[in-house]
Amino acid sequence: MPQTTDTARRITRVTSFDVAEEAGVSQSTVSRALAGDTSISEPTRQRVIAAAARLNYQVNENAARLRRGKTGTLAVVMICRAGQDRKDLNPFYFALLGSTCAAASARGYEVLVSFQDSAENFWGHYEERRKADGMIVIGTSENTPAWEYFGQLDPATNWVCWGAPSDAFPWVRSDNEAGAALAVRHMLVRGYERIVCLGSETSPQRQFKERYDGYASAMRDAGREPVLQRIERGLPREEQGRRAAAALAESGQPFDSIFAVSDEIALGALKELAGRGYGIPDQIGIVGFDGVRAGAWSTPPLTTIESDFETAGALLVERLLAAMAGEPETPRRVPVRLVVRGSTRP
Amino acid sequence: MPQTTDTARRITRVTSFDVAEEAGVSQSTVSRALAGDTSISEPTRQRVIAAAARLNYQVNENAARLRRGKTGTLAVVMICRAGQDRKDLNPFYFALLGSTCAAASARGYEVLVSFQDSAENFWGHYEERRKADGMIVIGTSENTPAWEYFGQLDPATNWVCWGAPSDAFPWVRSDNEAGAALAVRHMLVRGYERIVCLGSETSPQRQFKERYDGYASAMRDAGREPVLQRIERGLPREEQGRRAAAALAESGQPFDSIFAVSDEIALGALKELAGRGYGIPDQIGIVGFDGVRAGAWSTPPLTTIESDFETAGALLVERLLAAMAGEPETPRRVPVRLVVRGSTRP
DNA sequence: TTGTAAGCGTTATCAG
DNA sequence: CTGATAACGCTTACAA
Repeated sequence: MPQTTDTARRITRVTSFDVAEEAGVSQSTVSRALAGDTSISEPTRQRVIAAAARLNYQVNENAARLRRGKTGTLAVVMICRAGQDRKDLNPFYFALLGSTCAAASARGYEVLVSFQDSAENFWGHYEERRKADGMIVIGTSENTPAWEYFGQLDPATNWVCWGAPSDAFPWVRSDNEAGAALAVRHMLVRGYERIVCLGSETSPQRQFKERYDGYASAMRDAGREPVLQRIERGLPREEQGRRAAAALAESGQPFDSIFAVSDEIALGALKELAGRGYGIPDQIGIVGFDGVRAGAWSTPPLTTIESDFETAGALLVERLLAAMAGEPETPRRVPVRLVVRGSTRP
Repeated sequence: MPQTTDTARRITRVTSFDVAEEAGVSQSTVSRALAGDTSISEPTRQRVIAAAARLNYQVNENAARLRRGKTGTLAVVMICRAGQDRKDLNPFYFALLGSTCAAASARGYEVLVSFQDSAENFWGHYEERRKADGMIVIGTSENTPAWEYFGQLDPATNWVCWGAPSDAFPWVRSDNEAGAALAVRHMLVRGYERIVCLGSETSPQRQFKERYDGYASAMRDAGREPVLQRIERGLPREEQGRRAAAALAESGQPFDSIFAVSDEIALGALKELAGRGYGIPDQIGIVGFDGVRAGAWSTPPLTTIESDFETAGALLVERLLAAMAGEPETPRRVPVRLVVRGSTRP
């Protein structure tokens, strides 16, 4: 019996027609009963449900979707750095993916996930292909080609994104200004007097400007003048941090603490300053921004500002569904919190 | 013009019929030309492709799938601990999810992801609903109800899993024995003489037994007698590690190093022994297994055995596709590597 | 090489 | 409240 094996491995194919026969009703009644249509009498519904259970019937979603014209699915595109080891992906993105899936599922949607990193695999025609009703793009602003690609999609596309480099995108984003203010106040409370910001107000990265702005106004609120030590463009973040810290140390500018607009910059600065013999956190305090994984490994581990990824996922989904429904606005700012570790003194 | 806004936000609906008209051919020719059917003449194909491009045509996948009877999709179910914060999920699982998506996409499949944690949301009828052609379940063996649920699905279901507690599941797994041997040899090389295993040979966790077995035979190969310090059942892993270490210290059994069958157990032991004044790694060396995130945070950071998650994702997909094709066997063991950190001496 | 026509299994619109 | 009967948009025999 050679065929038997193959047959055994096939999932049975039961249609609504079979259920109709089993329950002694019409096919459309089956559809309505199972969909919870209120016009079906309770006895009939029960009969149908029982028949469906007996036959182990499950709706063929493809047929249903074809007919309905909706997929009940959201696409999530994870943008990676080209050629980057997946393991090095910021764990925040993974957590965000998880909470996005959870939020989608809470709203009755499935999630189709794809990882994209370069021109060969950029793809966002989920709606046109009727694979999904909308799209969420999660990625680092660094991957410029990716954002160019997604920026040029049909303007009618329903989508939201995390990590977009510019305001022209339908973004959801951390509350960067509040986070920066949190960092500044923390440093002030811990007794640091001269806080310098390592960053840029002209970076294409929207976030960086927002973080600097938050820093600057928190400083002014505290009656202090903001000081910006600019990072050089076109270098790896950690290197930017190193160099900016070196430049700061050599400038003669008095400082006793650093607020860096990203964790990687903070980590670079931390290494540079520790290498120059500064005691951290006693002599110099450092606070980063992002809650990147490596921050926990450093010596001392990095105090940082972290976004609430649970809320982030929920906001992404809410905003996308609102866009799909043609509703104009929902919140796009995700709350942040301070994670105190070892790079600021107790 | 109130309606206009809504219309503008709708993705255009172009069918193969429209393309056929535009190109002056029949609908089936369009389908064949776009699918790369060799029976279509090159000029015709070009005409069709041009017409499709002009109209911005994209295949409606639902219709295609309904007709074909296949979905071109794999489902990935991530099993979480019920009520556990997603952030605390072992980052290995996220990395595994990523590499699984990549491997699936390399084989031309989409990936439908869902996070499930308790009876209310366990669900595995992807094939019956024609939502996916097969399923990959990734999860911690701890979530017993989840494995019970998935174990009771239709035996014809095409699926593979990572983290299954028993051999009865279609598993793919780390090369636990090789990993344990790696750990033992590392400790021997670093000059530890009396290596005790913290674990169990009777745990429902298949992995634990395999790791113990690997430890035991590596010890015998080195002419040493294996010593097992059993963990107590039904406690949190870290607590198991603590207690086992305490019991070991008080037993009078001579030891200078510990191989724990999981990182969390190792971490518990590390804390317990450090608390009792043992110097780590000088007096006592400790090696864990899993590459768990917290291991990098501990003082000293934990030396451990890590699985190659890139290969893991690829193997999961390979094995699933083979099962779907009715082919019997593909490799199910994922290679491991030693990550030397600070809990073993240099 | 291309066209015709028959479904795939639903949901939704009409009647009754 | 329920039953016929059209679509939904594609792929694939079967003809030509």
